[in-house]
Amino acid sequence: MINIPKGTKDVLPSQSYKWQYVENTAREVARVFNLKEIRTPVFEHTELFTRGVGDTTDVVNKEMYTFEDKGGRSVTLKPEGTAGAARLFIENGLASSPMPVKTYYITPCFRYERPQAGRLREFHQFGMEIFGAESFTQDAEVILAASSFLEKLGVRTRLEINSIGCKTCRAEYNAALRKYFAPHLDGMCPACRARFGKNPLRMLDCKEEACKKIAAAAPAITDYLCADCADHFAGLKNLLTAQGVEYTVNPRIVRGLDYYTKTVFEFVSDAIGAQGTVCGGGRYDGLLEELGASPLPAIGFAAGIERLLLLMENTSAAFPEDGKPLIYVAGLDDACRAEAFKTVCFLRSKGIAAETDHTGRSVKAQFKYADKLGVKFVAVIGGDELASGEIKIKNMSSGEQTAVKCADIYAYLTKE
RNA sequence: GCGGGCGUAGCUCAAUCGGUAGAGCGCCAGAUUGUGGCUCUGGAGGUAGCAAGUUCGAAACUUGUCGCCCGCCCCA
Repeated sequence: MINIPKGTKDVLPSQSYKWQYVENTAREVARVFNLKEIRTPVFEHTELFTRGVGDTTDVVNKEMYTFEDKGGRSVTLKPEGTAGAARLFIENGLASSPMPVKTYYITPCFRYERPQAGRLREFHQFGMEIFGAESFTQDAEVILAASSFLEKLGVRTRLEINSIGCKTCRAEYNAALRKYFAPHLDGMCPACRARFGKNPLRMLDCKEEACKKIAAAAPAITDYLCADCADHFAGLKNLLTAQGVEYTVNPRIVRGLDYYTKTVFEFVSDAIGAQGTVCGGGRYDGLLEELGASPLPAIGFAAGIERLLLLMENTSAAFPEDGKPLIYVAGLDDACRAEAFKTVCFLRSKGIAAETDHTGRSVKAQFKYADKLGVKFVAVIGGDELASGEIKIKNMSSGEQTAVKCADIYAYLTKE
């Protein structure tokens, strides 16, 4: 027996409708917010991620599925969606389209990590990326879209936002952080000592107790934002408030991907274990330039579909019912089953979900099976029906039986 | 990469002191000959994760190994 690879999950026939519901909801939100779908390859040149996501990040350093293909090229299974979206935007010259360019995707992603609750090696994201708008109103729109998506799914989360500044104010802030942390370095973990040189921002996010204590008194980015970034953040907060979106400012959220600038945000839940971030995103005004294109502001988010599903199940969120066939056509013997098959083919050609027997079961067993399928009607074809050209159709909830002429079955089924 | 927990039927789980494997659910069939849900009866289904060791005897005890789960790190 060969079993499923570590950190991956099957979606079973009894569960797929839940995925479809989440995906359909995502597409509906995208439609209302005027986003167009994009699809990028599952693998890209490794360099896209080392440059795009950032080679100081854990995602790039230890979590990528990287391999050499037969032509000796280094390729990587996408660990996230933004870099590929940016590559698509640049490579296809979308910079010459009317701005902003608003896109979304639903895609598998891959990270080589130890699996735990809400964390898989293959997972799925619904994400949106919007290129070419620098206004805080665009930030607000993206957060509103995420919020609306979560609300439609009936899940409760808290929204945490922060601003991590632009190139200029971040440089100043990093200097301030280094100045603050320098005398404390001896008491901090090795990871933080490494972060000190590369990206001191992330020292704020360390979970080690000792580091946490030291970081607690560190200067806050919000005190170092340049006038432009401060206005941007203030404008965003005002807009969110005006739209009735509750949020808290959490100066600790810095996010682990290097491309973020200015606004960052997370929708977090406590109901799904330690990995509580259901949706996260932010602005990445420097990414396109980093990838070699002309500078262009952009912002986006990604929501983890498995985490959402987990959250929905843990909080008994409502799913719509799974689809069921409308009618089961039972046949008494082989001749009748042949007639039942014909009838079902006809109904299906008319767009009616119909089912019939393929196992040679008794009529009784066919009824049992039909009941388990949850059909509304069962039609029985026996010798009498073959002779008379009328079929008895039973309503499974009321138990009533009606004789219907073969030619009128479709009309009967669609009359309500 | 590190820490903790757990591996018995498709699923959820039992079995006194080590004595050679069970229930519920699910599946299939039947309860007088063409009709579901409830009930009853029967059936199929297990190399006890795997491998060593201790023992007259191991699902149980020991060791190793593999797998899964949860947590750390990080993130969706």
